[in-house]
Formats: sequence, C-alpha cells, structure tokens
Amino acid sequence: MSSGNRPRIRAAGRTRGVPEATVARLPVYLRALHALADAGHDTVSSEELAVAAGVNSAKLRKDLSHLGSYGTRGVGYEVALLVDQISRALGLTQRWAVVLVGVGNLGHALAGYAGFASRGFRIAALFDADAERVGERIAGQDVRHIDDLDRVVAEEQVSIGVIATPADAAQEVADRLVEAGVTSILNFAPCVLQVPDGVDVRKVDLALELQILSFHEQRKADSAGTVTPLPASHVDAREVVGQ
Amino acid sequence: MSSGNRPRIRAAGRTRGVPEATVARLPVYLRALHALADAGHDTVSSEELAVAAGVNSAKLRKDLSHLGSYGTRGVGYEVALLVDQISRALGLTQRWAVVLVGVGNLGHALAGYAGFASRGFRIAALFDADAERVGERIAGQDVRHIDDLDRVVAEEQVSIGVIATPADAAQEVADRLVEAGVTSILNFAPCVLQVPDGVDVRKVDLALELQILSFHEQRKADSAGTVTPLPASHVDAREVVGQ
DNA sequence: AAATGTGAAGACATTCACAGCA
DNA sequence: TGCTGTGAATGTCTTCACATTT
Repeated sequence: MSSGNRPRIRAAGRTRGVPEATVARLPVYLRALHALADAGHDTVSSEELAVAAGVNSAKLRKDLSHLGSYGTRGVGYEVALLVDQISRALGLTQRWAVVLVGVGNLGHALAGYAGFASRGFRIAALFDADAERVGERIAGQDVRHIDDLDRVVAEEQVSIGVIATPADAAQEVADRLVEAGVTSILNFAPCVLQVPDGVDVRKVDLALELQILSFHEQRKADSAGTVTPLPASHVDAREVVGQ
Repeated sequence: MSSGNRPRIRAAGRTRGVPEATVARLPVYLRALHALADAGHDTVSSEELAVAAGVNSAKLRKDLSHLGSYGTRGVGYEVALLVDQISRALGLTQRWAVVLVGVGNLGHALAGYAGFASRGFRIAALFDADAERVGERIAGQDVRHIDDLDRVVAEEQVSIGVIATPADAAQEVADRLVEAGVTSILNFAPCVLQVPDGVDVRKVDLALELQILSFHEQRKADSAGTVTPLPASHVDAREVVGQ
C-alpha cells in the first residue's frame, strides 16, 4: 500500500491552473490573432481561429476557457480582447530581458532574430567564453566575456538565458546562469541540463526534430514497399504540428 | 449516437506502433548512449541511462519495450546493441538527403550546423529565391535558385525539406517542396503550414519557446509576490524538460 | 540479488455533443 | 439561429509495483 509516496501538490493557493499543453498553444493562437487583426478582422469564431492556428475548434475553445470567458455566444471572440488576454496569461505585458550565451554560428543567427524583439523579448547582452570573440559587434551589441554575466544579470534584471554554445560547454554555462540568478533557460545545445528545482529549462534540438521526421519517413517507405499500397485515404492524417 | 463518425484507423498492416511520445524521446536516448559509449561503458542499467537522458527509469523501460526486448534482466542493456536498435527504429541506418530553403541569418547557421551531418543527415542542396544570394557559397555548397528544386529533389532522392525563410514565403515554399516530392518538412518559419495528408510537418519556433518560459516566469514572480512564500518544497518541482 | 518488462492504476489531454446564452 | 463554454466519454501517456528472468 503506502498510497503513493509523494502527495504531488498540484497547486498552491489561487492557481488558475492552465494545462501545460494549453500553454504551449497560446503563442500559436496569439500569432494567428495578430495576423487576423492585421487583415482587418474585429471578431473571429472559434472555427476560423482554429483553422488559422491549425487545431480543431473544440480544442481551441477548451484552451481559451482556461483563461476565462471572453467570447460571446452566437458571435465569437473579439480579436483585440483576446490578444490582450492571451498576452496577459503568457506574461507578455512586460518586456523580458534575455541574455544569450555563445555567439557561434547559431548564436549569431539568434542574436539577429527579429522575432524575439517583436514578441516581447529584449536581448540585454551577448556573451562568449572565447576571448577572440569578446568585443565583436553583433546586431548592435558588443559581445561580452562570460565573467561579466553576474553583473549584467543583476543590473538588467535578467531572468531568462539562452544557451547557444557547444554541448560540452552548456552545463557549465547553465550553472553560471543559475548562479547569476536566471530562472528560465532555453537550451539549444544538444545535451541534457541539470538544474535546481525552480529553474525551468526548455530544449530546442535541431537534429532531434529531423530524427523524428526520419522515423515517419521510414514508416511511409516501409508501408509503401509492403503489400498494402493504401489508396487515397492515407493513414497519416495524424496531426504532427503540435510539438 | 452514430458512434464516432470516423473509425480513426490506427495502423495499417504490421505496425509496431511506437507511441509518438516515445519516438520523440528516442533521439535523446540515442545521444545519451553515444556519450556513454564514448565514456567506455559497455552496458548500462535503465536507471543510469534514465539519469543521463533526464527521464525516470520506468518511462525509459516502457519506451524501450516498444522496440522489443533488448535488455538482460539482472544486468541491463548492452550499449552498442541499444544504439543499433534505436537507430534502426528511427530509420537512421540510412543517410537521408535534406534540402534547405532560405539562406538568411538562420539558414546560414543551419547550413553550417555540424549536428545534422553527424546524426544521419546530408544536406543535398541549399536554395533561395533571392537572385542576389544564388551562387553564394555556404558550408561548401553553392546556393541554388529555388526553380531548380524539382530537379534536385528528384536526382538526389530528397524526402526531407527544411524551411528557413521568412513567414510570408513559407507556405509557397512548402507547396513547392511537396510538389517536388518531399514528404517531410521541418519548418522554422513562424507560421502554420497547410500540407496534404501523407506529408509530415514539424515546427521549430524560437519565440514560442521563450513565450512558454515567460508564462512560467510570471507564475513564479506572482507566487513570490503573493502571501505564500512557499517554504522549501516549492511547487515548481514539475519536469519541464520533456519538450 | 539485481534489473528488466509489463499489467493495472492513475493522471492528463482530446474530442464529442449539447445545454445555455446572445 | 449560431456559437460559446463545458460535462462526459474517450484516448493517450506516465507511473506504480511486482512477477519474471538471468
């Protein structure tokens, strides 16, 4: 017996409790809404928005219902209001300061990526461990030495760090980020990071995504080669988009 | 009534039926195994491998069980054998040809990303729509004009395409890729792609990941500011790693 | 003695289908 | 009438706990 050794606290106090799967889709809805706003739409139905976001409308409505009741029955959602509510839910009413560590190939590209600035993030500083690179100017920022990390994080109130170093440097960088006070990390290095509780890590792994595609390619190739040619209504109607 | 309007075919013929969630973790296990092999380990227990991969051991064993029974009770898994089996399951026994479309900031970085080559993928060609860029040499490849896409895809038997264009060009590129015969797409453009059944799309969205982190940052900031200081056993012991 | 492989339970997520409201 | 919001049903994923095997 012993009835499950950890009680697994679900929430403390007044948790709105938005499911993680929903959180991961909110940015997609937000983007679709911006596009609709630009196209001149004032209101949108769950069906229309769902199509624009690439999900089905029941899922969309359930997702939005976790934020509150912002639609009008018989009409739909007011685009501007929904943009506000989703932005608020995601914490995008403030502009987060981000530091980027590692200005190699990929770091360069990330430093110049316009999508960060336009979506509520400000790159406060670029860092590298390589003395050769320090002082280099990228996207209007001087590359600083990683030893300055503590100071910059404190001064600029940085809470998010992006790691774009080689894999063998990533854990050390993560340790330094955490030490400096960063509590969220986006990791582009192909490795697993060890961080203390209370620090969130998300991983973006380029090769991993290709390997997943490889799996499905193989499946397709196999079933094509086998007896079953599978006429038109192919089995693969599964949705892959959802990360 | 009407009992669910689509029968939802789950598989055609002899599907081993590896769950999608498992597939997404296999590349992580593979990487951990390579690291272990390099470190001289011949065998590994589910517990050790799980730690290296950042998951719990029950999940790891369940995942591996979908590939077959390759462990030895009382001992563990032979590293080399497991590498083989996972590689086979992921379709990495062959080297896939990939085309990359869009050689801007990000495309440049991707073209030079060593992780592709080292994990079973060969960049067969680079494309851009901008005549200025055509002919430019990146990572040992000449950039070609997108009009050559059909020919290259056919000649080099390409089945995977990577889109690294701006969002407004992505759908058009996707259409051309599909038209040329590509059946898997990795999309870095921040937009939803429309593709026919049988074509898989995976999306990598850099800003989206930051937005998810923003959500959790806000939650932390809120609960810190509120009445509840939440002693040591902080609520955030949730695992975020799992993509 | 040690560690795998797996039914069963539980948690989580999606989809259905319709009550309720504008 | 049209569309949202949501209980209930279904499906998927994770975790537990232990029989089984070396």
